[in-house]
Amino acid sequence: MNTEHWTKAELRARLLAWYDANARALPWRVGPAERARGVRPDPYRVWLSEVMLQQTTVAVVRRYFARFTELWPRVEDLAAASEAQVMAEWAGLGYYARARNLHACARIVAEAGGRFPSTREGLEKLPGIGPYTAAAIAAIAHDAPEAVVDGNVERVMARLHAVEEPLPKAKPRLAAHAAALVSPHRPGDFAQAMMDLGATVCTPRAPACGRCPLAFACAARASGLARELPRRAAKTPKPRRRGIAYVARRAGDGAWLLERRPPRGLLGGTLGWPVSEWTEGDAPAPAPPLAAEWSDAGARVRHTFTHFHLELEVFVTLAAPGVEPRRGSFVPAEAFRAEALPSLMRKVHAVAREHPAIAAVS
DNA sequence: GAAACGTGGCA
DNA sequence: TTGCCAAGTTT
Repeated sequence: MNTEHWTKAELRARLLAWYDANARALPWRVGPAERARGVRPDPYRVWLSEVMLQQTTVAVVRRYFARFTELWPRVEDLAAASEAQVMAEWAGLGYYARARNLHACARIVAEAGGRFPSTREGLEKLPGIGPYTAAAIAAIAHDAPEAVVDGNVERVMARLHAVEEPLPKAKPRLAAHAAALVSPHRPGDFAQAMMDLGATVCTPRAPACGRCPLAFACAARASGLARELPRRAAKTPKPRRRGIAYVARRAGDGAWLLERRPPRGLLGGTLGWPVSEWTEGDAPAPAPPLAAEWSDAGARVRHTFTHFHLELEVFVTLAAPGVEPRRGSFVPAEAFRAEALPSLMRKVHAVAREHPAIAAVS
């Protein structure tokens, strides 16, 4: 039973008209005017932006997208890079499995002639491409009539239909609502319109219903629930862990002792300072990567991951020129870039570099 | 289905 | 300062 006094076609038309006038200009996007003239976006750029945008804000992605496309304009260029290069450029973006999968995916696509699959099913087989990203690439790059359901769309659907069931249980229902709305004529623009609406109007905390092209049809708006939806299951509190980071420089040439982390798990595959285990109750056991006189740098590094808080003590030492580290390897001062480290490790560096034991080394 | 997996901005 | 949240995927 449909008691609404509006049709889906009307809703689609309102949303697309709003998009035509309000689409955000994004470096990876072909805007509605150009799209109407037949211009298609480059699937490589759509894929790259979509992977970067997974759980990540547009403002941050802009910088990384510019750098990646400058270094690697085509998928073959990215495929030809080393994984270490890709990890270094991804440093700071987070969720590093994305970078490993990105590189693996680039090699598969390059090997297959440099063409991305054009269907959702084909795309979803590639590493790092799940249901959302596959649908997004198919819709945006190929105008396939796929429902593109991300956090924005879930929020818009929850409000439009006043779905009070909390996430994540409500996901299938919200996806069904979204699927029922997909535009058969402009699927790519429709997908991007829905996401732009969620990002700029139907925002999480303070929805601007006064500017919303769908307000006329919004059930949450009608019942004053817009700000409350979507509801979410209660989150479990984050435990607090402690650890020790070790920053060693070599006397003479000023090389830094760094270690490549294991390929899977937290910060997997990234470059960083040798660290102790991170413990919840007891103090972490010391685990210096080389035998030396270590000094406490004083300031602690605090960092919050998705599922725990971390507080790191920072120890520094000036190592003798001939010393052999137990773990990691020395990186020449000229080759060292703090920007190639994940954020946690950048914070450790910022603390360590102030310590007189290593600050003056050149 | 639940848990792991980063980071920065904002209230 | 602390908690919430942002264009999800993998195991």
